[in-house]
Amino acid sequence: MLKVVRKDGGGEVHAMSDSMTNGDAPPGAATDIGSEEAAPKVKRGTGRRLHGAIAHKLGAAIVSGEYRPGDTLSGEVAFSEALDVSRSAYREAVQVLSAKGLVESRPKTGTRVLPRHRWNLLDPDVLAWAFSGEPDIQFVRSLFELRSIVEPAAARLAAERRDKADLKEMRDALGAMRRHTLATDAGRAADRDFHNAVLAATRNDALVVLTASIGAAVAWTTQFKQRSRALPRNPVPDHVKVYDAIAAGDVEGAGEAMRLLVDLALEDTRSAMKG
Amino acid sequence: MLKVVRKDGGGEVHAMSDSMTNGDAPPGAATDIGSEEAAPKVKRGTGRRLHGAIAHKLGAAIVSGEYRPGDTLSGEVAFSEALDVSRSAYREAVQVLSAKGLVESRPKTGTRVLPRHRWNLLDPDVLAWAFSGEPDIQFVRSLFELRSIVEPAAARLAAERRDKADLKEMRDALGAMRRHTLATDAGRAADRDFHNAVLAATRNDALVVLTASIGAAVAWTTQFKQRSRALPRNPVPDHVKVYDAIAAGDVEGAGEAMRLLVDLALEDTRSAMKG
DNA sequence: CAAACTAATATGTCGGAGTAATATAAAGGA
DNA sequence: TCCTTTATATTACTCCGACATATTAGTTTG
Repeated sequence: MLKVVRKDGGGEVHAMSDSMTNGDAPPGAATDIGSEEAAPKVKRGTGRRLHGAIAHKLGAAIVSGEYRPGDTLSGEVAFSEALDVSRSAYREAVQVLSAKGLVESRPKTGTRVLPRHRWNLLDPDVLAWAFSGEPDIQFVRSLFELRSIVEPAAARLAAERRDKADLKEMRDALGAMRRHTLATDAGRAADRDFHNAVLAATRNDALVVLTASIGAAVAWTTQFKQRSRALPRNPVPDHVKVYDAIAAGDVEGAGEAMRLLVDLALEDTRSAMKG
Repeated sequence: MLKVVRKDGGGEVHAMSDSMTNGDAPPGAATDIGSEEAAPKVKRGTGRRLHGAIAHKLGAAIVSGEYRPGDTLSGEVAFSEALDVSRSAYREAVQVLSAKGLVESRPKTGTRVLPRHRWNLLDPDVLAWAFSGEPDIQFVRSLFELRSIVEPAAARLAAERRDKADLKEMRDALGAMRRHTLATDAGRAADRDFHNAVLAATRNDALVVLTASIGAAVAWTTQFKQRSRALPRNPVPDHVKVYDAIAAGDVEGAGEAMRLLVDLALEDTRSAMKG
């Protein structure tokens, strides 16, 4: 982890290893003789690239509030040396964060964390970073609220525009949900497939992308929910009601059924988070 | 632009020079007889960085369909040389595109354009790129449809949760809209301010971010609309109705008034696009 | 006191060298 | 014949060191 030091006004985030708490020691200084540096090596999974790992690390630190808006990261050279990576890799990571609106880099000024309203909170990666730690309850509430707005409307559109192929997709997903439960990966995948099928039936790309992002985030909370206790309620009947209404072309019924489904999911997650 | 050559199966995009449409060719190198590389120098505005300009160029080419999903860009060295920039700048640009889900880079395979459903269509930059050329009518329709779903719901929430400060913001924006018209930049800014004030009153960050993206895109279409002809209708009264309902705490009325507002805007844009 | 100029500093850009990963082709075994 | 394993070539990935550029802060000058 990286120590945070804030100056008056615009703070500055100094990148240094936790072990060296003295504030002025240059990271590369030969203070320790053996290669004893507890170098905060940025490890990456097999598939992930180095700059991706750095972006994940920094992004998670930013969305979790460890680096606060207005803070400026210490210079490229210092930070990259502290992370024990090349300047190129660090820069590419910063470009990613900049692309997602988390930071802004300018000459002389340095790289500073942007205010929260500039963040692309609906970006899948940003959501993943937000949920990699302890997600902000208020933000989770916002997400569910948005979902409760969008998904019923999507169900209404789907009831208008679905064709036979769409209905088959939903039936297949429903069958998979019945076979596996929500406690398994396959079951959760089937749940996502069902919702994706509904979205696809709306013929609205913007809706598809948006709900894909939200759905991914909600999946995290669902998994979180499962961690705490077994799900007491069988979710399949509620899904079937949605399917029936969409298949029948019942616009109002589809919207209402989906609204019920989302509300119940919210209720489950809310109670699980309190416990 | 860069010429596109597709092989059988997975196509490949070769980066090669052609006559740039923007007249920024250096006078000295204008007529290069021998080496006829009319180097497609990527020029950037004052504030924009080089890799940002490259990202804009490539991103616009991708979302406009010039590079199609499945195509693989020619290698880093070839492409960066064709663009007459360093590999670092090119790579950082690709990282940006990768962060937005437009491309994916893997060793041996190269960087290839991802299928459309992987794109972050709600990313502000991606939207800007999409609207920098001729926007897809179908996608614009999707965007308006999403807006017609989200904004009325936002108005309902705002009617529940607004406080005096929110109402003051809306009144100020309304006043600015009255003073300037929608034909001026200031007027359009006031329009955005009003909608942003409504969004802020919902106390929902996800809603704010989402509608900020959509609003920016819609602003482009509004400008496009203005280009074709003068707006025949005065938009202020409709906005006032929304404000009155929100101020009165009339949830249903606010949603209905906003729905009317969005529908009218859609109607205007639709007729303007046909003409 | 204000405007213009100078200097310091951090990001931006560059080109090259070497490493790691992976798809394709080749070789081997069932 | 088909599948598995190995080898190889191509490509992105990472690192490095240098220079260019932009922006701020301080200094000088009117």
